[in-house]
Amino acid sequence: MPRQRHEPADGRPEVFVADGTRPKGEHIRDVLTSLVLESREGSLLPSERVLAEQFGVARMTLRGVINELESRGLVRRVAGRGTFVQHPTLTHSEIFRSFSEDMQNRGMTPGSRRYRARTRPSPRNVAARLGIEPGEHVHSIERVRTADGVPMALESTNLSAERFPSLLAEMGKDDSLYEVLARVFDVRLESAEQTVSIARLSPGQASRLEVPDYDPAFAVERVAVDNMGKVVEFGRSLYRGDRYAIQMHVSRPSEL
Amino acid sequence: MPRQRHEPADGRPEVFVADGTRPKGEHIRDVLTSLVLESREGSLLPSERVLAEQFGVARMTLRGVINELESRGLVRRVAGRGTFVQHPTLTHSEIFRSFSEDMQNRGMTPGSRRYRARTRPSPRNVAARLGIEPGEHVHSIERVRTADGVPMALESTNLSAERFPSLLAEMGKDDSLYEVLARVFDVRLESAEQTVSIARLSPGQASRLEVPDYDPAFAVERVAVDNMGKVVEFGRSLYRGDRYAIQMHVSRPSEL
DNA sequence: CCCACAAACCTGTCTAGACCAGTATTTTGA
DNA sequence: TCAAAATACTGGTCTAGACAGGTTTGTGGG
Repeated sequence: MPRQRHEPADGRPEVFVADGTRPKGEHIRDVLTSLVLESREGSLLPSERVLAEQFGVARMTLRGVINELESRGLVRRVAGRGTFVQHPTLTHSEIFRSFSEDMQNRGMTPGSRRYRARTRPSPRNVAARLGIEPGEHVHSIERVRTADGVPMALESTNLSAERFPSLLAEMGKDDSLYEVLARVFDVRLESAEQTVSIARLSPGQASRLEVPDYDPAFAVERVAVDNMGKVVEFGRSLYRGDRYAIQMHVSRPSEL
Repeated sequence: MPRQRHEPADGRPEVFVADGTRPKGEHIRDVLTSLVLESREGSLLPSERVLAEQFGVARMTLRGVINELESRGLVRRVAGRGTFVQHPTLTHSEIFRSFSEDMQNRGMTPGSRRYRARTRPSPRNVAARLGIEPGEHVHSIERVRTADGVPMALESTNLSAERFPSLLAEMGKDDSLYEVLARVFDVRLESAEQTVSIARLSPGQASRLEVPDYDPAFAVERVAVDNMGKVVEFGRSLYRGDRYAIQMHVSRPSEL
């Protein structure tokens, strides 16, 4: 007897309708991401063959999507058994404290000077990170972050202008970007991938931070993602190397 | 009619001979990884179609391998142009994975140079971090960590000699410290507190890392704790600023 | 009752094509 | 001469199958 633990797959209702103008994989990725996020931890996904048939694509196409979900840690595959929903281990994450919190922890008063905010066609590298077309407009916000009035960091961040048309109008000088995103656009960031490297400050950067030219600084690149797995923000920041340290708590995820 | 699966069916030279018992993809991955690591930064790989023919596999099979290389940051694809070798700035993405595993994951060969291990009375600051009495003996291990023979980091670490008496005898030159702790002493690290700052390398440090004097580097201080809440290790490491980056995944990023 | 085995599932790997959209070069035409 | 168009690449996506090998689960036989 067959195992039959999923839908009988009768006269196919075709619940999943492809857009037709986008790659099928992208559409499937969105639908499957939602499905996975709404499922209970450890629950079993329909088999690849069943999903492929429901979406009306070849199995290899569907596997490409599942590969992506797997690499994002949303599902776990077991050969011979199936594909299981896995809720990302939040304890695995390291906390990179925000600038404000960090400064307050040091007993300093955090502040911000709005250096420049504008909407412009996205450079190629920004577009690539945001997953939009090069030349599509983005909001660019550049700020100088201060502690007790002393400049500590240069921050620049980019968001799709198409997705957040009124962002700059909604944002006051000292408003929290993430707060505006949540209140106005109902976008809640779920995670971010940050890469920290060491850069030397160009004369222009150094003068804004009031340090000697070519001093080393922490260069932080951040790609922030919402709960649908969509990239919301791409930012680059420079933190003074002489005054800043990164503290992180690292915990080991419980194994399997 | 059924399709013959594996045979080339002609007199092709077959320069790349697969093992026959392993998946082809694995073999190709190894060969391509070596090829990429030996190539200059920015050099162009043969096209997917050419590589597939050389390896005697379908293009989709080869693409699977390139996907993997791309996700490991070894190559960069540009539609319409080709696939380029990329020497990644190494990322210490998983602290508990240790240097050895981290490098192996990137297809590089980890090693150690100028290994120095000794047992000595603990200096005051080390004792304070480890939570033991000053003067109580500690094992001190200092290593120059290499990836494919290139020095990447200076590592020094301290552990209680009382708690881990046979540690130095158990550790080979290239062994992972954490692996030995787990295997021999059944100690599993659960979390760590790390502080990362920027330091300039003294001439002695710089020469061991083979970089110019006073180059900036990541200075990482780490206090690692086991699942009983006991401090296990206090270490200080210096990572080359030009070749190393710290990558972290942050959940629910806070405001900037 | 229990164990061996085979059927029926599952994912893993692979094939040999197809068409598309970018990019660079070469050819053509004003 | 010089710009536009054709061409010859590149990777991006997708198909409709195939076989391999792991994991249940039902079925018989001892």
